[in-house]
This record gives sequence, C-alpha cells and structure tokens, in this order.
Amino acid sequence: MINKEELIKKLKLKNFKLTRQRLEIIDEILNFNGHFEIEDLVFKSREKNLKASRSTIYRTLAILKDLGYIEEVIKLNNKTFYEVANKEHHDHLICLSCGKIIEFHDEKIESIQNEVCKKYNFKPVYHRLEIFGICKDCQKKEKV
Amino acid sequence: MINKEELIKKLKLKNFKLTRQRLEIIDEILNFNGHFEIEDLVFKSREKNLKASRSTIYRTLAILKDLGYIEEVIKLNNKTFYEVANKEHHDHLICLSCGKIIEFHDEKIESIQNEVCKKYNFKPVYHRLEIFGICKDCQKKEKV
DNA sequence: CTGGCTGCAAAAACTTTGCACCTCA
DNA sequence: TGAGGTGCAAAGTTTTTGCAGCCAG
Repeated sequence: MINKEELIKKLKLKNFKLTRQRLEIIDEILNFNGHFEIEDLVFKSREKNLKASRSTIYRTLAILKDLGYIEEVIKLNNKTFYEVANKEHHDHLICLSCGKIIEFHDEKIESIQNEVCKKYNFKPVYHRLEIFGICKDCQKKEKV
Repeated sequence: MINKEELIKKLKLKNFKLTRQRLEIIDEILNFNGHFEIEDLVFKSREKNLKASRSTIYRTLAILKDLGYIEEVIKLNNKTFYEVANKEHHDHLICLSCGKIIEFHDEKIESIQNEVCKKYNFKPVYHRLEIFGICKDCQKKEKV
C-alpha cells in the first residue's frame, strides 16, 4: 500500500519539486480510491479551487506513471482510465452498456502470463487485461 | 478463417452497399495479414490510388468492427492497432523499445477468463490482453 | 430513382509544447 | 538565486460530423 509520505519521499529523491499543485493532485488521486480519468481531476481541481491547470495535471500524471505509481488500466473510446497502483495487481471487466468497472484478480492468469513471457524471452514491464462485455444488471435490462 | 466472399455476403445481408471503396479497404486489410493502423490504410490507399478518404476508412473500420471482422487489439501511445479476426484468438506481447509485436495464444488464460466472467454473471463480448515489456533482442542491446 | 455512401472541410476530443513568469529548495 | 515547474494559448494528433453531390441496387 503506497501512502503519501512514501510517494513524497520518492519524488524528493528523484529531484522533483514538491509544488502545491503536485501535492494537491496526489491528494486527489489517493482520494479517488479507484479508477479516474484526466477530466475527473480537472473537475475536482476546479471544484475545490485547487487551480492545477490541465497541462500540469497531464504532466504530473506522466511523472507518476513513469515512477510506477499510477497505471493506465483501461482504454475505452479513446479515453484512458488510470488507477493508483497501491493494491494487489488486478484486471478489469468493463460493461459496454453502463460503463461499470469490476476488478478481479486471478493468480493463475498472472503466472501463465509469466510463463508465456519466459517462453519468448520477453521481459514484462506491465500488462493490461480488459474484458469488455455486458454486466449482470444490464443483461436483465436487455431482456425487458 | 474469414474470406472475402463470406464477408461480402454478410455485408449484403446487413444491407450495406458494396462500394468500390469498401471493397478496396477489405482487400487491403486482408492483405495486411497482421496488425495495422488507420494510417497504414490511408497510406496504402494513396500509394495504390485507391482513393478511399480517411473518413471512409474510419467509417468502414467501424462497420467491420461492429460486425466482429476486425478487433482493436493494441492501444499504445494513443494509437489503435487493428487486426483481422480471422485466426484463432490470441493476445500480444508488445516491445516498448522497438515496437515489435509477438502474438501468443493460451487456452488456459482463455478458460480462466470465462470462469471469472461466470463468477460475476458478466457476459463477455471481447477482450484484450496486452503485455508490454522488452523483447529478447532489445534486452541484449540494453546490456551493451 | 433513392437511400445510403463518399469526400471535403470543419469541428471535436484529447494531448503536447513553447514561452514568459513563478516558486521551491 | 536558479533550475525546474506552472499557466496559458497555440498547435499537434486522432477521430467524428454536417452537408452537398454521387452511386449501388
């Protein structure tokens, strides 16, 4: 579990400045406690008068992504959904009808992936498994 | 294995017109025999004087995607890589250094995914598993 | 003939960048 | 103080769309 202090320490170590904007963005994404998009942050920023510009949000997310603190977990309709990498790794079921996102983790899938990589002498850095489909609730609605 | 005739029959059935542009785009993507991007098609179109505009390419790919004949298999750097869905389903290893794409198929991963979906009463439509990392050759180069 | 399709250009949506000014350390 | 960060506006990318004219069926 990544906490704010740990993250701040790492940023200092890498000679990143701890500006007001960066700290505010970090607070926000830790608060999300789930998936978020760039525009969610822009909205929060405005709502709370945080005043971090869209450019700064993009730039900060790029840094956090490079450092491995956030991941691009879902790509849908040319939008990117991020997630703080502070839990056990997991993958996603995404409902094409209502947009609901369900997280799941399966150790077997992870280990098979590692086997596959070994077979090809491929050094994995990160992966993304997205299963798109129709969730339980939307299946019910379709039948009506 | 999807062939052109089958695809054309299906398009007729769905009341899509078989325009010169559509037939040419279909020819091209069947020729690719692998992954391709929109811009690859635009380029081929110009090179061969096929004269299908970028708009038409986008619109045709959307139709083929809806019909399940092509899939968006890789999302990298805000680009979409497509693939004709005419082989056994497979997933991809993508080298972050040289861009090489390696296909793999693992039946175990597929069946575990189905189990996961059942568990959540989720009706899968399609999925995408991308493993990003460093390929064999690029690992060697890095060591130098 | 006519509804669907195309090309064009314009716009929309998302992301990056140049630059002057600002601020953390 | 100064290197790095920020905001703004502008530009770059990728994708969608409105519309007039075209063409497959």
